[in-house]
Parts: sequence; C-alpha cells; structure tokens
Amino acid sequence: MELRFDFAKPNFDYITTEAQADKALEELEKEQILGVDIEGTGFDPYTKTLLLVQIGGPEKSYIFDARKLQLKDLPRFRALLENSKVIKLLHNGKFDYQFIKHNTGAELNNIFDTMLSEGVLTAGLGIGLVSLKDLAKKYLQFDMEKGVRKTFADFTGKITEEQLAYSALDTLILFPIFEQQLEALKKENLVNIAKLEFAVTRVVAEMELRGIHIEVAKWREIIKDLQQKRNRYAGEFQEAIKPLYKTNHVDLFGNVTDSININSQTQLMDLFNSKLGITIPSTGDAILAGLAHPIAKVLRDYRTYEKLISAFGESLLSKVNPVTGRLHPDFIQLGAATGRFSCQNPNLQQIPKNSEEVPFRTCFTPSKGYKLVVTDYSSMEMRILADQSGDQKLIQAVNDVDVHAFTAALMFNKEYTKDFKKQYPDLRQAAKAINFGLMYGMGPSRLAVQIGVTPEVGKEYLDKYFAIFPSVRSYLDTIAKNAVERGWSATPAGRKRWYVLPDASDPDYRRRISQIQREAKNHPIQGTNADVTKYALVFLNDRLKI
DNA sequence: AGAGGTGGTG
DNA sequence: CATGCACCACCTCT
Repeated sequence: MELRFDFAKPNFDYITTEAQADKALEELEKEQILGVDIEGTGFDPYTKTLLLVQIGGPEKSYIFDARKLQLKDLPRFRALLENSKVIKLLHNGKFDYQFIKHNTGAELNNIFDTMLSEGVLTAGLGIGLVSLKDLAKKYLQFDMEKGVRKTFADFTGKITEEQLAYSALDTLILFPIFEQQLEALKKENLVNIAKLEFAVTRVVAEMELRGIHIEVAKWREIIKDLQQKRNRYAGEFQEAIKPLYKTNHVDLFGNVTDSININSQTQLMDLFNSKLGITIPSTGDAILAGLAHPIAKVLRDYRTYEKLISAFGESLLSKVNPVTGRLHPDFIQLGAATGRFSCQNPNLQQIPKNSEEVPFRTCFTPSKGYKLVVTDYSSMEMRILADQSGDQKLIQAVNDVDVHAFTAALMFNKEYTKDFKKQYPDLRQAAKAINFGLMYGMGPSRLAVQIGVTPEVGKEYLDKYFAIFPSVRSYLDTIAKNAVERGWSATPAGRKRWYVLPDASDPDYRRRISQIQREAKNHPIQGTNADVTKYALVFLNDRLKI
C-alpha cells in the first residue's frame, strides 16, 4: 500500500488565529473524507480541557488550537464537522464527539469509526476494542510512538513541535486503515452492521454527556439501613464462631478482634471444612443454602447486605461528576461478543431491581422540568427464538398468551387457562427453565438440576419439549452445526460472532466444541436483541431530539 | 497487577 | 463425565 504521508515528517499546519483558520477551512471544505481527532488534558469533557482539534485530508492535517481559537464562534468550523455529505474518520469517535460538542457545540455526523469497525470485524475473538496503535500495526505494519500522548495529561504549557507531529499523524493514519477496513467489511457483509454502530455511537455520546440524575441523600439513607443490618449479622457471625478459635483475639488496646475475616473465602473454607467438619466445595450461596448449620444462615444474611453495600454503596456515589452533579457512566456499545452493550463506572445495568428493602432504582429521578421515560421490550429473546425458528406453535404462544404457562400446558397435557400460573406454578416454572435454558444451549443434566428432577426425567422433558416445538430443535442444531463448520455465526441483520476452532489434537476438543455450540445457539438470539435495541436507540434519538 | 471466587443485572 | 448465554464490581490472595 502506498502511503500519502510520511510517518517521520507528517505534513500539517498549526492553526492559532482566525485568519489561519479561515484558510485551513477553505482547504478542508474541498475534501469528501476527513480524518478527525482531538487532544485533551484527560477523558472527562466536564472536568478536562480541550487542547487541539485535528482535521485533515489524506495528505495533510490542520491542527486547531482550542485554547487560542474561539471554536464555538467559528460557524464555518461547525458547518464543516456537521456537513452530512462528508465522511468523518475517527477512532473511538464517541470520545471526540463529546469534547467537540461540549467545547464548540458541533455535533459530528456521518462517522466512520475505526475502533468500532475493528470491533464488528473481530467480535468473539477475545481481542476486545483496540487502540489506534494496534490498528497501525495490523494494517500498516507501523509502530506508533504513543509516549507523546501522556504529555497531554493535565497539560498547561505551550504545545511543542513533537506534540504537533504526533497529533497530525493521528488523522493521517486513519485513511489507509479506513480503506482496508472498508474492504474487509464489504467482504464479510458487515457494512450495514458497521453503519448501525456508527449511527449508535452519536447516541451513546449524547447519553453519556447528558448523564443521569441521582438522589444522593436518598441513596445514602438506603445504604445506612443496609449497613445496620450487615453489622448486626457480622457481629452474630463472630459471636457464633468465637468458641471454635482458641487464640485470644485481643489487640494491644484490649479490644476484642474478629476471629477470621468473614470476607475471606480461604478462611471461610477452613472454618467449614476443619472447624465445623462440614465439607463443602465452595462457599457460594447455592452450597450454603443447602446447609442446616446456623453459621451458614447468618453468613448468607451477612453476604446479602455486604454485597449491596460494597458494590452499590458509597463507591457508586464517588462517581457522581463534580461539575454536573450527575452520573455519567461509560456505555461500551460493543461490550459483549454478541453485540450487546456493556456499562462501566458505574455499571448502571446491574443496579439491583427495586424491592421494599432495597429501592435503589427509585433514586434515579428526572431533574426539575424533565420526565424520565422508560422503554423496554417484553420477552424479547423468546420472541426472537419463535420468529427465527419459524415454529408456528411458539409464535402463537409468544403472541397470544403467557408463553411459559402455554409451554407447560402442552408438555404436561393440561388445559391452558388464564390462571394456569396460579394452578400449576411448578409446571410453569419447569417450562420456563426449559424456555430460557434452550436459548443458552442447556443440556438435560443441567435442566434436571435446575428444576429438581433426575437426569432421566430432565431428558424426558427436553424430548417432550422438542416434540411440541420441532422447529426449535432443528433451528438450534443448524446454527450450532454451521458455527463449527464455518467458525462464525450471524444474526439476521448480519452481525457476526467468530469462534476459535480447536485443533483435533486438543485434549479439550469435545469440551471446546460444545462451548462453541452453546455460544452459537445463543448468539443470533442475544445478538438480534442487541441489533433491535440499537436500531431503537437511533430511532428514538432522531425523533425525541430536544 | 492479575487471578479466582462471589454475586448483582439482562 | 460435564457442559446455561452475556457482562461488571468488589473482595482476598499471591
């Protein structure tokens, strides 16, 4: 590949005056494709400063100094970035979108994102989202110098030549990577999925900028209550185990100390296996629940509260932004191999469901003058399974009735009525376990454990299920078979997930193949849910624009 | 710093 | 026999 720039001496102009900016914009307005990148003093647009905005064609980069120019007062600058006829190449454009929007008002559009492209091209391979440096190495066999990047952290001085050259390279290098990725996307029929991700990334940028309002005082009240309960159980636990430990646990000041660290799995294992003579394979809740010993009970109670306090207590509040007073979590749009989102800092996707004792979610309220609108799909993955398998009975079930109850009625030869759920709760529960389990590629033995029957009965149930919904079996089996043959599976919208196929000589060959089969059965279901949700995000953002 | 255990969500 | 999918946070231990 012939490069149109010199790695060692990239061509750039450094723009510090309005006159220079006008001249640069005149050149940039001639381009159909622009590379865009920014440098800031950190990652949070609200607490960190925008230093540079680099915009360039394939041969030359123009570096706008955001501290010397009033970029929000340059309508031509904004018009260039918002010109929907021009493609903007970025790497992790969500980040640049946020800094540019916050500092200049411009809303980048028509984005081609090299990080997201690589994400859809390698989903499932365990590579994750990669840096621009990684892509330069993969596509251009070039080792990028990234030491300069760190020099921008909390930078307050005068921009150096070295910093400028580094910054320029970041927009130039996007072009040859873009060209190769575009070919790969076409070859893998991933263009439409990539376009979806590019559209979604603007929505995600807006979501993160907006953040969410949390009632901090109310949150603290909930934690306080949980702490009281936890401390009581911790005390009861220590009291109960004290006789088992001979050592006199008194510290230098005469205070009685705990016999063991209740949070230590190692010490708990020793407590049960050596001191109590109860052999357990782990201290997980499923095991403890099966023990009659009162220490197991108090430990389970302690854990319930300790979990909530440690995972959702003060640590979550520490993530409230000092400038906005709101939470601004990171939404990773390709966070899962299936195409699902993940979320971090904090993970808003794992706030406990509301209960009377733990009403965490009620603390997320609209700020004054706003309404919080909640939207969701119901039984989405069951509907997807019904639709994709084409099974007429399952389609009828998800459309017309309580699908789990309906399944149970057919499997156990009962009449389906409106109060089936009340009449036969256990049968419905068993059918629900099968419905969900199938979407995860579950086998008969796990099903048996799940619903508390023998493995033989578990197998009977599965056979019965597939006799009623024959298309579901053939659908899942075909997906699994294709995945092992081709090394990938795909959603109807075209999203792919790849699998690393084991070598025939691998001692774990059978286990690994089974793993791939389960993942592949789940991928088109979970992945389609992700596809649908992402289309909905774009749709909603377009129509609910404030 | 990273692994393993545990447990919260869809 | 094991072998239900996808995540992230916190804790201890090494």
